[in-house]
Amino acid sequence: MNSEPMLDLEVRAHAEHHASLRLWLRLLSCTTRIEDTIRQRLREQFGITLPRFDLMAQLERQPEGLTMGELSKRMMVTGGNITAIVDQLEGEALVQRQALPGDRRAYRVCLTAAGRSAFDRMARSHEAWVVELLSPLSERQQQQLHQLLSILKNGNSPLKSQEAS
Amino acid sequence: MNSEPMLDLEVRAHAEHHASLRLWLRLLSCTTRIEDTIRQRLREQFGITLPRFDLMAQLERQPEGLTMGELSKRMMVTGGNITAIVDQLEGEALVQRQALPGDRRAYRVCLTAAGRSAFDRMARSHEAWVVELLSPLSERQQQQLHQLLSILKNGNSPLKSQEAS
DNA sequence: TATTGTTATACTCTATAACTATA
DNA sequence: TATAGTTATAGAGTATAACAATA
Repeated sequence: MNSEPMLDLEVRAHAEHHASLRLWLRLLSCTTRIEDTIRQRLREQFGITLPRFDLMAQLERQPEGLTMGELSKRMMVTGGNITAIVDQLEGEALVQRQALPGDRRAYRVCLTAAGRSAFDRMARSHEAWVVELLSPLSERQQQQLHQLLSILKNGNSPLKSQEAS
Repeated sequence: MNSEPMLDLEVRAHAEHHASLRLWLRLLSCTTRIEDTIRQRLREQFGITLPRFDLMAQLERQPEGLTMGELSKRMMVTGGNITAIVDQLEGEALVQRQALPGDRRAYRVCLTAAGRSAFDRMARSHEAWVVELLSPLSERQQQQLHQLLSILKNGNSPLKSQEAS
């Protein structure tokens, strides 16, 4: 730290701000580029949108199914949107609504057998695309990136806790 | 590398794929969370959307203005959308269309004085938000993140070149 | 003919709010 | 009353394609 040149505080703050801003723009452009590629390939190769794929992914992780309200929370969108997406997927026989014993207002949404099989195929491609799109980074660099993002997400580092222990 | 356990190649590939997938999901969630926050604050505090802010940012970097076609390329959306955004911003007197001498089909879109002043205010807030939202990372960690993203973006590392030299 | 920009249209995702049925 | 889900509606962003004016 002593090796840093002494800068006027305001100038230095300004320079740091610009560095954060450049970092953010790069983070955004990298992420958007990958996301757009995935979105486009999902549409071209499977005729599905990212939100629909994500909803199926939620269901795949919960074989017992999820209620509309749970889906709404997990996908972080309001209920009306979930209704629309589930309607579409149900129209294609990829998911189904099942009565929920004990509460006739709600029901469980599950993948159908066809939905599970379709999702498996899509998920394999999706995973391969992600591997491909992240391949400029070595395994070690991916670990580093993951760790930095953990810090960004949680506001502190798992390593810090380890260091403190 | 020799310290790694010998794993069946397929199992290992699978594990790596899962690591890349988890990394991607984390990258996506971190970026989306920050972007959503910025989008929401821009709307609440300045009544502007991110695409409109971005278009103004493009113009701010080019005081001589940009044609619709140039804006379309830089914002990576098709021309009709640029027309709509410019129409809205022009309606609020934040940008203006100026005749382009020598080609009566095209024109230069510029920030107005009011647009420049409004953008300056918004950009200051925007930068402060970015600094705030990235603040869980130390300056050094931000540098590391930036470097990893450079590798991801360009497909190779400036450091690799240094290492190779 | 090719290019610049506009218009018309359609689709997806999103949110809000009023509504129905059930708890 | 409160909750689960639906419906209706509106607004933003996006793309495509036909179009007008100009090069």
